[in-house]
Amino acid sequence: MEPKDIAAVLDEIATLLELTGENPFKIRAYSAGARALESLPEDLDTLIAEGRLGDLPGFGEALVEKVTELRRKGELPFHRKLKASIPGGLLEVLQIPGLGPKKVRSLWKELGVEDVAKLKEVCDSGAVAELKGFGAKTQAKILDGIRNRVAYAKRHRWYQAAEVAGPILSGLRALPQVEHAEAAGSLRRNRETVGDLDFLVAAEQPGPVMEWFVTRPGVKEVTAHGETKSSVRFESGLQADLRVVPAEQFFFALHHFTGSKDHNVAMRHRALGRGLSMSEWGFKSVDGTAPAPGAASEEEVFRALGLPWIPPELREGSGEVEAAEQGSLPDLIRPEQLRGVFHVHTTESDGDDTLERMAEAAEAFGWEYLGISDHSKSSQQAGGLDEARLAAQVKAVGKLNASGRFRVRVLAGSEVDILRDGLLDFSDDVLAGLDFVVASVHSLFTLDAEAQTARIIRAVENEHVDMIGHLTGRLINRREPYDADIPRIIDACAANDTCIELNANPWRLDMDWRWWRRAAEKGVLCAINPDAHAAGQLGFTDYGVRIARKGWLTAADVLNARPLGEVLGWLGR
DNA sequence: GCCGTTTTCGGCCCGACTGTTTTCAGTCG
Repeated sequence: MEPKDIAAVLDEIATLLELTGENPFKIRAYSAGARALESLPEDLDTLIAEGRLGDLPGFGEALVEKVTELRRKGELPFHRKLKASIPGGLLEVLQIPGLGPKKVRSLWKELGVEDVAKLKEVCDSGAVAELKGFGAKTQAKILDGIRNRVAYAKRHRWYQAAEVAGPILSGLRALPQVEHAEAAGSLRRNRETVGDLDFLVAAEQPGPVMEWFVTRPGVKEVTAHGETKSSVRFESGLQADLRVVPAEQFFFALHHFTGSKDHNVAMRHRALGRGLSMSEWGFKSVDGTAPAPGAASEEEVFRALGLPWIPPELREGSGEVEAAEQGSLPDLIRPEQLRGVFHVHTTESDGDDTLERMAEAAEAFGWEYLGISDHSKSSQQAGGLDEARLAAQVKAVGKLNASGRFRVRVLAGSEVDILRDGLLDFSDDVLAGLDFVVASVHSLFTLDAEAQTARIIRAVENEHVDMIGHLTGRLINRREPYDADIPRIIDACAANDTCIELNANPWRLDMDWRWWRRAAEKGVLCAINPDAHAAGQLGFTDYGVRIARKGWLTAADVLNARPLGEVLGWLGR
């Protein structure tokens, strides 16, 4: 079983244990183990073979044993028995807002609720309102949650959430009562999806700010409206929370609500080691002796714990606090460090804009180079080019460069299809005549992992292939990645000096940020490519940079942060 | 289930809000 699947099993164990009323800290241990497995610093088999899995923080005897068994046998009796003891439908019941493990357990044991259908039935009959700890309001809220559960369960892609958050944030900042305002949470951490928005405001008088917030256009429902905290639900199902705090607490609260949970746990642990208890309110001396420092910036929150400021996108509880302590935080790539891009389409295949228009737009970014890579002939649905049309395009690119119309150097390439067996859609002779080659999978998404991996690795090994496009084929919230062994592909890229694309299209953000640290450590270069199908999409690179930062990448790890001369040298390697 | 310059047992991050209560449990982040 692959690490991500093992993580899913641990997560499911955690959820099931919640329903059994198990010790919350035991549950957290399973969840933490799952998070750690999602971004392992090393190969799992190596860690197991060398007996070092237990060296990872949070992995004790029990987790080492269970993870090892899942890796070797793909199954765990403990998990199977646990699962058999609890109705599967309860996991969905648990997703309904307002229902946690205790309430679900009570519904199950007292009223025999085993799935959402039965839950609706007992709500309709009025039996839930009679239950101890429940009431008429809770029952109505559950019915509402059942009605809307599809919309509520959805996580929103980062840029959708950012579009909603932008106007609210600038509106908050414009209010006379507001001293500071920020959006925290997974939006600030640049997660690829956002569950809900977290706004944080410093103001002495929360009242008017709250009132402004709950009356925003598009607010469908106000789900909480307290003195210092309000929650609203938008038409799209997106939820937003606003918290108002006094100015002196703002940066503690900002840190707290930026999270992640795991990061906060690590920070609090560190604080306790210094005699300080840490919360969104600030530091408190544990025994009343140590002075409790304040903070006039987020930097000062970290400084009080002897740490440099940790960029929000690194705060996932995956070793960033340790790296900060050792002074080894990466100098994360910034958007202005990109000097060009590679993966761009034109009207020749499925793009909306001509070669000239794309060059003009790239020039406006101040880029030194623009790599054109239209589809190859097998991608008929995208109007892929055959050899003759490709040759004509190469010629047109040469002519455009020679014309001196643009300072940006246009590179003639191809996004060549990886065929079933790992051969490419163009012969080596044709590929040799291009400035660069992106090889991508556009077909046969359902091959088994072995075949898919072998197919991609064969493309990696082709000496003319410079980079692999959208490595896993995922479309966020729409299509799962295809089944492939990413670590093996990363190793193959390292061995063959092949670059991996970070496809910056906001639907893709592929390869996933969880793999980049590992790739960079193996010396694999990243190309942050917009996969633009129109001039207006070249700016997708900003989304790509966000994900690259999340993957701990520096400018040195990114091919298109290099100047033209170096890039040409690398392409000619 | 994890962890240990107080500890191999007894802790484990902490506070706001809601609803159902009459002082608090559960949920959420």
